Amino acid sequence: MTDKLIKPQTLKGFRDYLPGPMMAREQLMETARRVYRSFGFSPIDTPALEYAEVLLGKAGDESNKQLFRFTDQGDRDVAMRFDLTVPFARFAAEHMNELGTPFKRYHIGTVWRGEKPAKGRFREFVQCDFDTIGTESNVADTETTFVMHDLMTALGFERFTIRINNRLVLNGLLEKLGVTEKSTAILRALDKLLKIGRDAVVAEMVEQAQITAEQAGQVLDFAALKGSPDEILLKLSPMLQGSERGEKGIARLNELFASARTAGIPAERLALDVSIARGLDYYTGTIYETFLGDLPGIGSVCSGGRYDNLAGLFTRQSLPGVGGSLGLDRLLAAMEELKLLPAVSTPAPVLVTIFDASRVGDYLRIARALREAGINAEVYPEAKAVGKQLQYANRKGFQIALIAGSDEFAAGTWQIKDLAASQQRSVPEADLITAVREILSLPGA
RNA sequence: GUGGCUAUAGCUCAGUUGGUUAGAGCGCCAGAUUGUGAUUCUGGAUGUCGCCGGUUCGAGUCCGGUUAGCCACCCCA
Repeated sequence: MTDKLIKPQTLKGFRDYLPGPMMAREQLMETARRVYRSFGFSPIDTPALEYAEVLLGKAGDESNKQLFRFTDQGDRDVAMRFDLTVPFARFAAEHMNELGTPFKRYHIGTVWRGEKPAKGRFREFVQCDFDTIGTESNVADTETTFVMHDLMTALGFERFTIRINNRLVLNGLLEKLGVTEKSTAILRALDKLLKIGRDAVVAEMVEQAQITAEQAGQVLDFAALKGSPDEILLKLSPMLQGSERGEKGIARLNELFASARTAGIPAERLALDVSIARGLDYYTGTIYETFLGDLPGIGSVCSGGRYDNLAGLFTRQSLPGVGGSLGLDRLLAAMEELKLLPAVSTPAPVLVTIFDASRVGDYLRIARALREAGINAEVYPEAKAVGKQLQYANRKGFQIALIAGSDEFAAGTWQIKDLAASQQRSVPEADLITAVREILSLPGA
């Protein structure tokens, strides 16, 4: 009896999800699924655990990937996936003959990283990826923009900006400046422009990338261009003249924005921002970042880009592609901060109270009838005081409570109580489903 | 990984130069005509003061360690 209790606790960086947040999470995932499917992306899944060499790549550079890595019972060197992209590269190389190209897939899954946890950064979190591989067509880049846009509106956001750039444009400029081989360090510094300011970025470029202050200044002048996409592209054009890459980048951006306009994507939600570079080395073309109008500080909630060769580590076949990833947990954190999460912790809108213990079958029967009509319903399991049962309904966020005692059973009616409106009326059982639908504003009322 | 801050009731926090039975608000539980929540009134319980050790007659308070969280930096699929 006096055994020492085990302290209930989760590992650092790992979290529990209570019903309220979890229902919001599931809804986000469901929305993402729906939007991805509407564009023809197919679902796939891959194992959480892979051979370590698959995830590590050729370099075997474990240090900055922070893998959870161990030896399994069969003495294999294994690791948990730290993103969905590398497993997808392995997957694509392994199954390309069965899939054919172009191939569009979405993948919603948990990933693990042994990084130090911080705000919006955990050791276990969910990513919602979508990619189109096997085509270099700019149509795929444009549609990637549409996916991000439709995803955000489907999630209930009106005020957001998808910032778009193209690495070819940046690389074209670096090429003209003759500093191509230092691009990684330069872009990394450029990415911090908003955060640390122009002077600090120049300093970092000079120090880290070893270019002249003049060259750094030119990169920043370039990145500081403001205006509509058309205006910026017009100014960029002469600066990149003669650079094959740069001109191609401009052409692709031009086409992307023109198509978006034709297809009816609101112009105010798209921006050409030459300063975004993203930290990822493998992006080679279009780059996307999505910021919330009401909470830009939390960072990009939906990002992505084009890459030349997804699966170079696993196959000699070249697999170009473009895709993106919804940062589910970061978005959830943003919604929490913006108070967009409802305080509901039940997936059922209707609670059937038990008033007369001898009529349990009738309460269970009516709940079943509701479910058959597509309305989620829960039966309170005990014949406690009605006040207690209503208190439970109120606390969990039920919208409707059904009550019936001897009077109602004699008359063949139910008391239907609209908790939020604080209104109650008696309806014949035959009209109950309709009355419930009415309160819930469902069709068929 | 580096630096800083924090840890007291379910939650947000107070707690004097170290001193008796550790407090508030919210929430929770019970009751206020036994068929009605959220509002009102009354009453009640909150707890190994994160954990381990040290100093002291005496530690929520001081010191060391440890675990967890927050902030900044680093890094970034």
